[in-house]
Amino acid sequence: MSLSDPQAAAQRAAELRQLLEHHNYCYYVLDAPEVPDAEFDRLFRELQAIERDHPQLLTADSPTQRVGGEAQRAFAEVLHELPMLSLANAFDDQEVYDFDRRIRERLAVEGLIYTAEPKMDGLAVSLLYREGRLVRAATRGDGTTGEDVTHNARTITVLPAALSGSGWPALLEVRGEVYMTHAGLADLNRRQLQRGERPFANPRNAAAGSLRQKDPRVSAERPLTLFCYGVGKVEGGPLPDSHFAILEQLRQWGLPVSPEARRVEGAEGCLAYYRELGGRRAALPYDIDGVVYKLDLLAQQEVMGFVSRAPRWAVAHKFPAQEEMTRLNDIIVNVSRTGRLTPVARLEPISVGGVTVSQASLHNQDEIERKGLLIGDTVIVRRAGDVIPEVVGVVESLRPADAHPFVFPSHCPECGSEVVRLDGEVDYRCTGGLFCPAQRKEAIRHFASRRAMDIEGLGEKLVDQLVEGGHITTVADIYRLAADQLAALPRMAEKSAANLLAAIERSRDTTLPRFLHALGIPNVGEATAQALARHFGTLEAISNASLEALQQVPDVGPVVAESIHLFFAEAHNRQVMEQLIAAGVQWPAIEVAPREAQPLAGMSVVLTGTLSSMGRDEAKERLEALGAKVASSVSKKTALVIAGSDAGSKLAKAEQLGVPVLDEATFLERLEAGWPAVEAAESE
DNA sequence: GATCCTCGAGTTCT
DNA sequence: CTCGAGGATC
Repeated sequence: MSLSDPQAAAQRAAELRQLLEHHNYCYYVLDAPEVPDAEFDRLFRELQAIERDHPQLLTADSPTQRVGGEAQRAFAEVLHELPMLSLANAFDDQEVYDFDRRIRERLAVEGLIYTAEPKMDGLAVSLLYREGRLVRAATRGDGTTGEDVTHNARTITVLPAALSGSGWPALLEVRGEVYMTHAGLADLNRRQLQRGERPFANPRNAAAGSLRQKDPRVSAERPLTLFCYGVGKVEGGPLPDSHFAILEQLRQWGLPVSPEARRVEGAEGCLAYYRELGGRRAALPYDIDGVVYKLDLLAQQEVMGFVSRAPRWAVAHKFPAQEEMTRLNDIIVNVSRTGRLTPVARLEPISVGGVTVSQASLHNQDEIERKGLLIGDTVIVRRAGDVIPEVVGVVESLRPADAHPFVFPSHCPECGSEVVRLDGEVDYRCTGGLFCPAQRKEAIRHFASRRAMDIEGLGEKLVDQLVEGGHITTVADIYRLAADQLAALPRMAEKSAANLLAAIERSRDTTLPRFLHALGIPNVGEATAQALARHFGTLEAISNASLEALQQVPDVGPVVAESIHLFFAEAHNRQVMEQLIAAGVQWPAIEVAPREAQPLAGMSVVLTGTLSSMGRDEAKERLEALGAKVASSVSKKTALVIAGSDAGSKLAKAEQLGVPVLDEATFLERLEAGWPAVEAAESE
């Protein structure tokens, strides 16, 4: 976006420079960026475009002419003999083709080989080894001058104090990226919160903040790690003649190098790598913001040379932004099955990581206050590793004059009942109970859901229609629905009505745990329902159990026992249950499988990733049939992890804790074989 | 009383 | 997946 009117262009350029300076300062010096990287890039490119169209506006001190960043004063300055440059960016395929074409034209060589590697979202450092010993570590700073962080860097466990092997040059400057894994950040943030300190918004901030600690003991507690990606100054010793071979060499000297680095051919090879790694991005245990392509042969790199701020032989191909800015148009309140009121941000629709986001949960009142959100603010929205959008924070400098705070309603927006916030609880609750249409609808949906009674076709839309049309008020009414009632509904032809009735019919045959779960007793989910069924055997026994008797069940303490007791004491609930049973809802009597048939008895197993041969539920059932307890998170008590494809943080955690991991093929083999006892006892 | 582990509940969009 | 909180364990 450039301007044709020179005066307007000059004004905009000045504006942009000031903004970029400001953001650079926030990012590098305060270590607290105000805007997402994508926004910074956009401003940067806008300025570049203006300067390109109006060369007279180009000044030597323009942010486009510098690498960006000022060294913080707390540490001794280090002058980089060879500047640590930044990389040109590419945001789409075309720019990668252009990059490759420029090199082919200049070198007059076809089929160029590149090294492709992930671009870590961390902090660039320079590591100086003299006679194979680490003598200095420095941050990149502005590229020319950085900070001496030797003491802190020495606390990074994967960074060798002395190189192993032999043949290293007398002086070797290694360059790398210090970063933090997701697990490491989560761990650190947990400790931050425990100490009443602010958690870090992302791994890069955490890594940067940790490396710049004044006290190395603090750095030492931070889970910093490192990948080396190249060399700087080298004296007294030859190095291989290609980038990829240098990485191999660094690895042999004991330096950590990304296992993802590959040689690829041409722009097509680069793009294939980009897509492949992009597909696995969410499953990687650390954040990457793109992929870097470097011309592999050093001789060719030398011919290409540099432009003012970046080498011409390398480019960073960025992934679509995972963070964007948008306007917080409003905050509405959602009423859940349990009566909890959840504030939801209504956002000006914005594409984040390729998906349009228009709302995001704000969880609770405290969260809104902690983030300091006002309606009308510009906020930063993120889709972190997973899928769920999240409001990360506010850009206070863009707050409009009419921005106003959100006031939690005193009455339920659905039913008008009073809203209360119990002592010590984070949440506000609607006191309307099943009188509240929102809670009633959610209760019915929960009853019909896949993991409960599994009535296929009875989803959100239909439940709304049925409740609003007065066809059902309690879950028991589901079994009284007739074909002619359904036929009266809009968008409900004969065929779908028949399908729904058949699904309802099928759901009559169920199991006691499913039925208990479906009732929606507060604090009783799938696992507790199963434990109750196993312990008591019959609905009768559970509904008449005393508080003391209930607490005999594993995982049931005073709070859950109270919930259950209260539920069954309610006449209305008993009536609905009787009606359900009268309508033909039934389940087989519980029988306990003989222990000897259960090779996995007492073992806690965790499933992660996607299994190709069966659904998660089936895998769970088969494991449970062998006596295993299928848990959802990995801890040191976990006996076994079964990892499908695209396994994420749970696999990383398992490896970290040394929990044995099975891949899908091995898992299937053992299932086939009835899980021979030898394997169950194996510990590696 | 503190700490670890697990469960429940809510989470967006296609 | 992530949070908060209940339960178990030391």
